Amino acid sequence: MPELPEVETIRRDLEQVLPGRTFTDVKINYNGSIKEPSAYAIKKGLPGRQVDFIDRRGKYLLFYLHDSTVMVIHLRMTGRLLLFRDMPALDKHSHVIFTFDNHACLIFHDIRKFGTIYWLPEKRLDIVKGLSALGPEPLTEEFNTNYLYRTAKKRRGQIKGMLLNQSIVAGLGNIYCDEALFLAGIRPDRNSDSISAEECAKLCRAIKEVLKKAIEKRGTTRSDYRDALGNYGLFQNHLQVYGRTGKPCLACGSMLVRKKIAGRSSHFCPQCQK
DNA sequence: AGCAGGACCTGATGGC
DNA sequence: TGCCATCAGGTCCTGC
Repeated sequence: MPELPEVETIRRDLEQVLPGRTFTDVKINYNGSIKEPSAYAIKKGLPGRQVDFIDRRGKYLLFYLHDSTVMVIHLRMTGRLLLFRDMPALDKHSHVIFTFDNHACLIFHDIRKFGTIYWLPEKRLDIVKGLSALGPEPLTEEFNTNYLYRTAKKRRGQIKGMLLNQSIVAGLGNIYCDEALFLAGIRPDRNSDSISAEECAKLCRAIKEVLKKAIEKRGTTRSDYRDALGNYGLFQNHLQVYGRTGKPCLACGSMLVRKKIAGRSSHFCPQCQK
């Protein structure tokens, strides 16, 4: 569920509150959320350590601690990180509860239990395979038309599959892929090597534009996503194609369609997207 | 190398 | 009301 804009929104919320705070307690109700080291090791080891700052890479959140260790959290489909001033009422999906020295609570809440938590020395972040394999951040200069074009030419699969591949560009998921491809006028099932340099320039601009606007709107809430204060995002009100199957295209009025592409349900305008 | 498909989980929704 | 199938924003593993 959370893609780059949602994870970035949560990061900014946490950054307001957690730097300088020290963990006092960790309660783990579902051990499966903890990947490395063990639930026991986190419970024993984290209390007493201080948060320096919170970073993001792709859809990963990185809590840099003062002792050069890092807690890494990936929310996958339904994960939430919720901040409270005091211990709140917990439900059955509240899998990990972190308490801080000012009594603030951070709850890792995850209905589908796909989310993952690691705590590692900064030097051992390579253990987190997805994280160390991430491609460039889409909102940096490193991600540009040239890079996109060169990469697209080298591959034979569909453009949508390429954009969802986190080792090619970090942080895009199903919603923002569909939105960016619509803005760029490219069908999601086009073979990536058929896309011209000019179209790549459009696509590169579209990706940056849609992500920036979605961050401004604090992400997209369709069902599960909440920011760290429990609030909805607002970008669902600005979606052009995602979840609008059968409705008129906002640009040309044709009926939008949905088709399974690269294993994911994909939304597009058969008229505007070539 | 790179792709498709299944697995990991729970809940919501729609048809009968 | 119950049962079943289908769908869901992500990633990892296996096998081709």
